[in-house]
Amino acid sequence: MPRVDLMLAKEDCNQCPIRHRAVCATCDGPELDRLASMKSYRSWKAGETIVLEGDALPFVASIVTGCATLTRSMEDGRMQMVGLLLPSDFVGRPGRVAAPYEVVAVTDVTMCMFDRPAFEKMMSETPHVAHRLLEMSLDELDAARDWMLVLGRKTAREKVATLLSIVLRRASTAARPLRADLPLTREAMATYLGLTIETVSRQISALRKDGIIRLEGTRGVLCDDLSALLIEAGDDDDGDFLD
Amino acid sequence: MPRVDLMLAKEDCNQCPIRHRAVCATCDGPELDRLASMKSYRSWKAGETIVLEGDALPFVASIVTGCATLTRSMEDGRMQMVGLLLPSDFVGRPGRVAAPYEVVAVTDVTMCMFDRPAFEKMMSETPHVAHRLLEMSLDELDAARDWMLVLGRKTAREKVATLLSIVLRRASTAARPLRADLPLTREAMATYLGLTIETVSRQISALRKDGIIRLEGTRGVLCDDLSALLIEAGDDDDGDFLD
DNA sequence: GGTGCGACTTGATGTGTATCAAATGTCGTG
DNA sequence: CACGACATTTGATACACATCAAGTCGCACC
Repeated sequence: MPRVDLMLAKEDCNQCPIRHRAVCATCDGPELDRLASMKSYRSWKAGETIVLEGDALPFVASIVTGCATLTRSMEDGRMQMVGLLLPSDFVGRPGRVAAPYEVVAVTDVTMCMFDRPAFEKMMSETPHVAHRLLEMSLDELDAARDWMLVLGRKTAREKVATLLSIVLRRASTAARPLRADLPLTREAMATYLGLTIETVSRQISALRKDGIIRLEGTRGVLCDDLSALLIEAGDDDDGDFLD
Repeated sequence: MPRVDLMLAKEDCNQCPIRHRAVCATCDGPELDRLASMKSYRSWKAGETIVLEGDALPFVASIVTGCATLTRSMEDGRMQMVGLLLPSDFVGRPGRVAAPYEVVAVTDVTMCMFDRPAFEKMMSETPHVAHRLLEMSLDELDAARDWMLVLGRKTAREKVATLLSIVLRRASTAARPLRADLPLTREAMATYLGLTIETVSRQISALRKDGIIRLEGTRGVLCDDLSALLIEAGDDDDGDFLD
């Protein structure tokens, strides 16, 4: 679900008020100037609820810093995480008000908020912004569909390995072994993977015992051989980059 | 996943070459005329594969008639349906070539195909088309996220009841009892729900024995009390419409 | 009306994950 | 450093769904 390309795009674009290169990669400035007045920033602490499920979503916003989750839940308390919001991701939508999911800050989060009607007007007048938003939501759609395969068909071990491989890939530098700090608690991981906390914990322990990963404290993960992890994840190991 | 609002929008729009009101609801014609030459129609028989997973997707198209499925699969043969294409839905995307899923015709299918570069040019020049496509993909995204809750957290009985309620709602007229013909085989249902054929069959039988639904042959489903079915599905029964 | 084949149903059994219940680890705070 | 609260791990058991294996039904075709 989290995607490397968007993570890499979080630097500011100084040429337009949206301030995210992911959105305004082709922006040439003046046409958007009038938007500056409608933009405002707002922050939440880690753990705070940003939007309740079913509440109005009276804004359009993009994440500037931090990480938030989208979660849908059933009346009896069962919950399923349905998305991760990372810097440069958008939340809220033109023309719709009720949120079909709860938005919660995982880390401290800052968002850039736009007035809805003004945002819609801008979209209709600046095609490249609408076009970029379309691309971004199609990426999200593909990611959601990938995740449906994980939820519907993978075993617990494969699910956990998949999540770890995503985190490790995103955090990857040239350095070996790969190392990452899990941004999610075991509970959040379970909510994401359609499992229970206990099963997530057991599978992480099993992967450690089998020498696929190593742990550093409770959050740090190390991996010497990503392709071995990818095999556990049930993915092709003809990955995007060579070791 | 299938959505009523799009199903209702399959009539032709005679004012523009896209020919689907879902896409061109606000279209006023002349600006799009030049597109007529790039448009062509193509048909597939029920059961035929339209696009192989990983193959190039050298077109942008919208469904005119029929029903197709999007399926992702793993090397060992496990499969997960990740989307349904119904009339007025779009497939293919600007800027991307490889399909991350297999597209298969469930019934006979006719699509309206567009040349990719020309389609992209039109999008950048006619904001309302891009805007409508954005809305459609955000709807798809919400539907995909709903389905993640089904796949990750619902029991087999709830999954089957959810699918049946969707089909019955879509087919619903004023008439009672509600009646629908399942467009999918048990195998396709299993692929959609993240279950096996046998489990789907057992749950349908159980719902019948419990008086929630009745069957007509192997494909017809009747339901006297939709709210009872919705309870089995684990959904709120404060539905969108009153009985 | 019989025949054959695929779709579907039903049964018996096994396994993976949830559930319930401690024990252990970790980190902030006094 | 000790304490408490909470996150995590580990263990024992239960149960839902998968798997394997026969049936049965429905329908096209001869």
